[in-house]
Amino acid sequence: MFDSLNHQQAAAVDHSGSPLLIVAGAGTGKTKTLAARVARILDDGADPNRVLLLTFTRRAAAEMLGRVAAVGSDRSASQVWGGTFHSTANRILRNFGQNAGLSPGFTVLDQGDATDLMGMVRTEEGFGERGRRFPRKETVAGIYSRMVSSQAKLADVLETDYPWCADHGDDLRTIFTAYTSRKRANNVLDYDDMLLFWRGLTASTVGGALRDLFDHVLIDEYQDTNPVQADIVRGMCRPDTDLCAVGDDAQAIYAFRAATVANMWNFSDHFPGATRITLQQNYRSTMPILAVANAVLGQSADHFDKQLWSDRADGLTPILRTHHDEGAQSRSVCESILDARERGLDLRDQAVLFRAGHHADGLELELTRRDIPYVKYGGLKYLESGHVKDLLALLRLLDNPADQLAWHRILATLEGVGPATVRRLSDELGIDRQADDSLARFIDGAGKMPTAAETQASELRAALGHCLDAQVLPAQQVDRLKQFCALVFPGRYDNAAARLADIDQLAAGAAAYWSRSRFLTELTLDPPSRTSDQAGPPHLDDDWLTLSTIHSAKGLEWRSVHLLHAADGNLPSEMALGDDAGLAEELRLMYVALTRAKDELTVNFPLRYHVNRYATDDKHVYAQISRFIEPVRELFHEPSAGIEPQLDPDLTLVGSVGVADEVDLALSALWD
DNA sequence: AGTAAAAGGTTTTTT
DNA sequence: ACCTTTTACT
Repeated sequence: MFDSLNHQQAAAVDHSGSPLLIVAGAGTGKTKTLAARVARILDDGADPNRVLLLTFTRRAAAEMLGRVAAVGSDRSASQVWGGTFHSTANRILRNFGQNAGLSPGFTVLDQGDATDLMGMVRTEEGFGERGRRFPRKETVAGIYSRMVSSQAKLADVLETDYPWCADHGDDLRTIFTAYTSRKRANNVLDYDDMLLFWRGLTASTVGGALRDLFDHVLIDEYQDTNPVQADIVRGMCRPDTDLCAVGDDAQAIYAFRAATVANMWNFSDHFPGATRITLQQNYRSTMPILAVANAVLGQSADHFDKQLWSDRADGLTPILRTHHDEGAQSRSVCESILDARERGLDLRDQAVLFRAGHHADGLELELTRRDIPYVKYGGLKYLESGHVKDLLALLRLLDNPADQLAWHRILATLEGVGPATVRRLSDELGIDRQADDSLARFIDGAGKMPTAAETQASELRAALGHCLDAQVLPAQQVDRLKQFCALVFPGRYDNAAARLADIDQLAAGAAAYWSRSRFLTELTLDPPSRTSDQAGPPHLDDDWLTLSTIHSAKGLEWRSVHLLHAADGNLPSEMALGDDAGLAEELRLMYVALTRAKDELTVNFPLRYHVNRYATDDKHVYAQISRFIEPVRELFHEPSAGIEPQLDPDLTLVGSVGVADEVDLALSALWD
């Protein structure tokens, strides 16, 4: 069925009779092997409904099952349970959640919702007394999630991961207690809850029933699972369940989400009698690229022993380019992208990778200036921007009038309505009591508005009333609600017009749906991973470049890869310099980036970078080349041009290039 | 009393 | 750029 499997791949596909751990290096055909294994299982006559395939993204599951379907003779692949831990948890909890005290209609809070709820609770509990700054809501939510998913004590999490918040331990405890009871009262679950409840169910009276759902369990990216997820896997397996986990400990990059490679290292303790198969032949990259990747990885001893090798002995030597500053880097990357296109590499064959979303800001400007189409993955998501959340809150309110978060957000958008008025209106409308007629009464005019809010409020009532009509399709609802947005955005945001244009994109997305509630569910479980800032997605038949964080590039490959900001402080990130575990993870991140390249690899290193992301000034710092690249420099080709500041006319526009900077540069060269 | 505007801070990565 | 806190204004 899958021809051209190598010896180890075939062994991994055929193995049965004991739990199996496949250690699969980058580019060794992991996806293909896993897909072939599913196909083999179905071929052996397994009931596809009794096969569970857990992947890191839903897209990965879909892609893998697509491959299975392409080989299989029937349509059974589409009946395999495939998805992320979270989407599977959702499915299971809808069916079995009553046994854990959940009503089947529970709502899922995505990251942003959970953060907002945390913020709401935070203000209600009255933190931020005079003179004392309190951690922002994102930080509070981060601490909470970190604590839950690593199953560590609050005090330990504060000490190791959030030392600057250590003073607020008691306050955080209070907030977390209130946050949890609020979630329970509103029948909502955050991402962490979904895993906790699933795990809880496996240990409950229905545990046996859950274990009987599946005969075959396959898990991809096992190195990026956390302790709770490992418990779930154990809790879902009977002694005779056919379990297969695939992972690469050298590519573990989610420790910040409490993922731990210990799940791989301890696999045979968790599952006695387990077999391990290692895939080492790389089918993706040329040998010169692998030589760099191997050498980088060799700087850390902390992984299963593994040296990738490839048949593709010949190839271009990877290039290491030093640039004067970020602007020079942007221009150079654009040029080498265009140059590669001249040589026959389409834009879609190329990608630009970076550690943090904002590292690409400068490049994005340059790409736009040169009319090079691109799509950016990672970084701030479309759904996370304020104005999109405004509109989604309107839709969610229509969908579930008891949604406290949505009510609060919407009421607060009105001019002249602040926290106090929101509180009063909540009371008048019975929102906090979960009254079921709140929305109807509001539309009919209930709720006394301050004079300043009257115009906007009546527009809001009209818009909501219009959308409540079941005849109005989701896309039309978005269009109608947009009129309300047009009224409030100018007072709320600086660039109202651009933000309104974004709403049109949402309407376009909604056009594919017949039901509003279905549209909303899909958005939370499978949000578009693309970042919003471009007006519209390029047409499918157009050629476009990919910009991606390294995290979002996991599992993908391109013929040509350009890595940005290979400077100490950026990759490795400044925040990880403190501890060994953090540094090791940054090294793996570098490894993941390098191994995305098939034919060509360019590593870029600007000599200066901005100190902080929100720079209102031009403060910058002189960088050292990444400590992961420095020791393996001789494996690169280093064009000598470009290090000296160029007399580029554009440079005069950049106010930061001054004599003092050049003197400092020359000085630092004396001791660096 | 309560809102808006102005000032001051800000740890990446994401299901 | 956004969020939190403080101050000024209605």
